[in-house]
Amino acid sequence: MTRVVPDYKEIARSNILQASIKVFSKKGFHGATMNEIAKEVGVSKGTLYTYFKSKEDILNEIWVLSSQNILDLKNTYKGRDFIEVLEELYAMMVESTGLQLSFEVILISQQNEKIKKINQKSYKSKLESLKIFIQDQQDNGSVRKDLDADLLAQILTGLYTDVAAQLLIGLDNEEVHEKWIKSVKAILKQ
Amino acid sequence: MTRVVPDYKEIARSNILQASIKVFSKKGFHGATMNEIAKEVGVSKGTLYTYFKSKEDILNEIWVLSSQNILDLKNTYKGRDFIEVLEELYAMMVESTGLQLSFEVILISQQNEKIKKINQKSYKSKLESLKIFIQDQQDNGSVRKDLDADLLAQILTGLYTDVAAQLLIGLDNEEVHEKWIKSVKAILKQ
Amino acid sequence: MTRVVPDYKEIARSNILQASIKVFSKKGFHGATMNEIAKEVGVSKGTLYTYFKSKEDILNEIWVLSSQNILDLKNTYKGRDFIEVLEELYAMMVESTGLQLSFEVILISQQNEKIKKINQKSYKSKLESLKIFIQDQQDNGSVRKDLDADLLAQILTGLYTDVAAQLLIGLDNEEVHEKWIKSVKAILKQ
Amino acid sequence: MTRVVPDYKEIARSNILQASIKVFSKKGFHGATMNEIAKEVGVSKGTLYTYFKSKEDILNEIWVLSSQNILDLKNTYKGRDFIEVLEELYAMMVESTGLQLSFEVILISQQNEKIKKINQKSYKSKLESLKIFIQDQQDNGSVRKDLDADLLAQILTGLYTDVAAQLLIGLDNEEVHEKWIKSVKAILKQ
DNA sequence: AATGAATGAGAGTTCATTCAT
DNA sequence: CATGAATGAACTCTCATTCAT
Repeated sequence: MTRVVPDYKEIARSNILQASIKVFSKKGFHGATMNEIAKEVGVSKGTLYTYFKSKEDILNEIWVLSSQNILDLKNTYKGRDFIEVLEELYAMMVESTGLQLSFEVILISQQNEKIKKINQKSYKSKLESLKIFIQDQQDNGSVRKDLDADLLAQILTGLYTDVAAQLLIGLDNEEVHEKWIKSVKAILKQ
Repeated sequence: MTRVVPDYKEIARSNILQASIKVFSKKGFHGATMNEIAKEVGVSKGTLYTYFKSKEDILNEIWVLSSQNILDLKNTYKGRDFIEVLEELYAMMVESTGLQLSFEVILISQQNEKIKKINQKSYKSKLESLKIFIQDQQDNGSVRKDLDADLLAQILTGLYTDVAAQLLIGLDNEEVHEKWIKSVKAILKQ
Repeated sequence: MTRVVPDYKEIARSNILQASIKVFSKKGFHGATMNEIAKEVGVSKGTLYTYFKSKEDILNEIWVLSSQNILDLKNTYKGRDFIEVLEELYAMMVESTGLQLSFEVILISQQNEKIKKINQKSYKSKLESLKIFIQDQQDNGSVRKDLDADLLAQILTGLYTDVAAQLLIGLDNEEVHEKWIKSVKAILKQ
Repeated sequence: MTRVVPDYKEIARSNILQASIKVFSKKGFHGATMNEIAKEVGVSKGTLYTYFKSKEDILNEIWVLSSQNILDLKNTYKGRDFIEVLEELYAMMVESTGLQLSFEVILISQQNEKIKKINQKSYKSKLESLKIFIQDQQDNGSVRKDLDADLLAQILTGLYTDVAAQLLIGLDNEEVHEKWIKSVKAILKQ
């Protein structure tokens, strides 16, 4: 890490966060060690504590940032085909190295009030974003108007959560996807 | 542990498993210690290792047994109102002290092939059981026949998984239930 | 440590306490490490935590025990020559490996309420014990009755504390003793 | 630190020492961190090492300086009432934020030869200063001439040391002072 | 078979000190 | 000369597992 760069500190923090995401994703939060993270960053263990006050602090920060990056579906996917967008979201989830972490954080929220609040806020934000997108699609005529946008968002979210669970327990990717797309279409068709 | 009882070995194993379920449910697998389990059984730490070769081994066994106890919905709830049965399953999940554990085990399955296999098998069994129950209900005329039982089972399972997630992150019980029942009815009504 | 001995656990605790006193006395509380203590006992680090929940817990126990061993001067030294007894107490202090520890504990009491309470209680007990002994000596005619026993005890205690300080900063033993005895005699003679 | 001032090097050193005294007094030597000292000086941690080669070096210097500032009681308090002066010294000690540090340094002297020498020198200087003051008071007739100035100084020093100890272990300020003044008067009256 | 004391590897964390900038 | 990011050794403490009894 050269210190010539302006905003060096922000970059260093970011490097640590990136490395931590990587290690957390591979080993889980509890399985990961500060040693591994340090090694991943290419830095000594002590340095981590220059930027974060604890392992949990790193996780908190990761989660805060991730909660701020919730997609504004309506604007991001404006005018796109609905199913196509859902497929894209599906792909993003599958590729996400953080699938495991996102489940672990649900557990951690039992003992970490900050994480809990973030999880709640994120869950609601995602739901809301999806709902607004659906309403937009309904206005465009891409989605039937007799379906309640709220409930549709909720049901689709359920499918996403369950897909994540299925993938994590190692069910066959293709099968999972196939059943998911069938379910989605069944819900929308009716 | 008295040795008068025949098969006391099996009983001892069973006692340990029951106690472990209790402790795992309360503290999670990682949060639980062998000390706590031993205390819960009323036995020494060393004894646990007479019956199980490791903490993970205990979890494996618990999970094997739980996978063998998947409800045969069709026969258990024969002739009952469909929504009523779904409500009952919902209640069982909410009351389940093992909500946390069931999520934790998904994570553990990443590094434990045995658990992974069990999870896969259980997931499929539950889905199948639900599907068969739905088909039965369709034969009874309680559920519309134009809905695909397979997909319906998949969608409902998704809702259950997501409800579990919502409860774990601490969303309001009543709200979660209300949105769930609305979603279920919306799916079935169509 | 053989486990055949009855009261084995008490002996083990005692061994750890003895070793800790030794190490604390040599290195001070902060300077001492659990590693050293373990090595001194001839046991692994983890074992220390079987018997005490923390390093501070060990110190607390040492201090509790030491506070319970305050000499009942009146009965212990009944009928003995006053100066001779004071000399003996002086000798005990000098030989005490805990001289350094007793000073360190004064500092630790700033952040350890339990130690603070013990220190206060011990200080008062010692003073009281000395006072009662003095009164006894006055009844025997070994000490002038016109001296207030309370104040005499206080003054002598001050001399002891200061002697400890002088010895700790490395002043010459003989000189310190000589000045101390002169002071004591001056106080009593008058 | 501006370099315009001539001798700014000496000023810088002095600033660091002042800040260190403040921090050491509040947290003790071991409790204080270089970070805190640096912050107190308003300078970076690294700068401390430009002026002092270690944390201990700072303490050494502080102690050297303090040993050079021992009150010349005879001239400072010339002609004042003896008890009044003793009271003033008492007040200075009580108000001294360095009460804790002065005890801690006694312990540090066990492993720091330089500090040890300073402590010895300081102890003797204070004693000598007190003795000379007493002799002066005896010449003025304020203190009885049949009391040996040397021993009186020693006894009074003992009382001061013990008062410090009593205050550090948290005994009640008023009580400590009351018993101290009674002891002093008892010694002088005779 | 049952015990629980002992183990020991390894965890997160702290901080005086160093040194590239 | 000043900086403060980086270091790394050392710390206390945890706990699944072992094994002498």
